[in-house]
Amino acid sequence: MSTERLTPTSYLVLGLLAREGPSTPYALERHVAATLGNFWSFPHTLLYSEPSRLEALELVTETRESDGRRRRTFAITSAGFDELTAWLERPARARTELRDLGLLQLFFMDLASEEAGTRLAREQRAIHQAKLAAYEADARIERRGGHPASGLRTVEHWRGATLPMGLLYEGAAVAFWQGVADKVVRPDPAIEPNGREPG
Amino acid sequence: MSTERLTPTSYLVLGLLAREGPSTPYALERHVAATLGNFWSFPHTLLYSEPSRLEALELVTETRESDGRRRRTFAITSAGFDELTAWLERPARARTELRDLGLLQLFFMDLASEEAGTRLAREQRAIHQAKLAAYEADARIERRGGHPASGLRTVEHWRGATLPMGLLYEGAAVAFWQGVADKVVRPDPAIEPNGREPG
DNA sequence: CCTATCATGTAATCCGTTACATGATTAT
DNA sequence: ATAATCATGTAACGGATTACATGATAGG
Repeated sequence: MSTERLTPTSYLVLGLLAREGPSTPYALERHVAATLGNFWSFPHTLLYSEPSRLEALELVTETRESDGRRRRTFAITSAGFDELTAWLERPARARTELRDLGLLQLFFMDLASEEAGTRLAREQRAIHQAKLAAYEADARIERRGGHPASGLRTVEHWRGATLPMGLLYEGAAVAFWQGVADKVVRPDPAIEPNGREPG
Repeated sequence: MSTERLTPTSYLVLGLLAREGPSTPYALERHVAATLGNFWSFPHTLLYSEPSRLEALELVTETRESDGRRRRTFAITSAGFDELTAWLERPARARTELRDLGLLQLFFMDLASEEAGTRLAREQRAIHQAKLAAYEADARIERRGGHPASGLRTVEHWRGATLPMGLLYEGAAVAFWQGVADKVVRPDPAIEPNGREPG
């Protein structure tokens, strides 16, 4: 009778527990930070509270150390696995939520100064360029078979499933903000040699 | 003394009131649905509750009809305008939140059947193709000077500020899911020329 | 040793979502 | 007239964020 509404976070936890085996919230956090967390933030407290909810629904079990740290370890139940696979068999139809503070600001930039637009465009371009570079580094590492001391299989999944989308998105974002910068910054179409940046 | 934390929704409301003048929540809703709502959902109730919060902070004022419908109309105050422009002058540094149920499912697709992967890829490709087509239609309408009976200036801003990003994103998404489909679906490389979607 | 950082957790708050409901307007 | 849709609003619930706090480990 676990016909309660499950959230994306629920499925994230179920999926990780199913694939990686019994885990502590901290392990979940590390895994998420290296993969999906790149573009979908899951604050660490969520990885503590969500498993508790799932336990109430008997989709996961909890065991806890009795000594000092009292670590909690969660494991998926067969009911949880069923719920997860049922969800995976039913393809999502929801549209993408693309929440970007920069875009929101840009949408209202006609209300602000010209310099504000310039600053925004440059800042955003830099942010997305950095992210793109990080993704490309991930992709390179993966192509070499992965660094033994690091993510291993984790990164494989990341790459196979979602890293390419990250690359595509950040590439598009860089192009977009470059375009904005080009239009906002009228003078000097040649990139100024004395490019200085505010902190 | 309105040093309370404002949310993105707060700035959305402030910005619309600043640019469009005094508005009812319904007017805000319509405006949002035609523009930012394309990739950032703001449920209509938010456009009722958020202005109320802002009124408590004296960033907007409320006037209300006394007759049958008792419509509420909100207007930005000068304090509100100051808050808005101050925000716009401080460029956002937050990273993009790209929340996509489809990507989440894909991330765990190794736990499901092959057909599930196929279904997901096709479904997502169709969704993004449809959105891309809609954006392209918007862009065409804009290029012709806009339809007099429709969005007018609104659409101009949409196009100038954020429609290009929508086009870029959806283009990337279509390419991505096409790639997923190509890898997941082995047999029958011939695909129907026009991907359509069910109502 | 001391301090910084990592690791681990709880609790309160509040925004956003969902559910519900009814007054107007248009179409048939 | 009646149904359907548009327009407008309130209230409750709960997940997500923020704030807080302390136990371990490593570095100097």
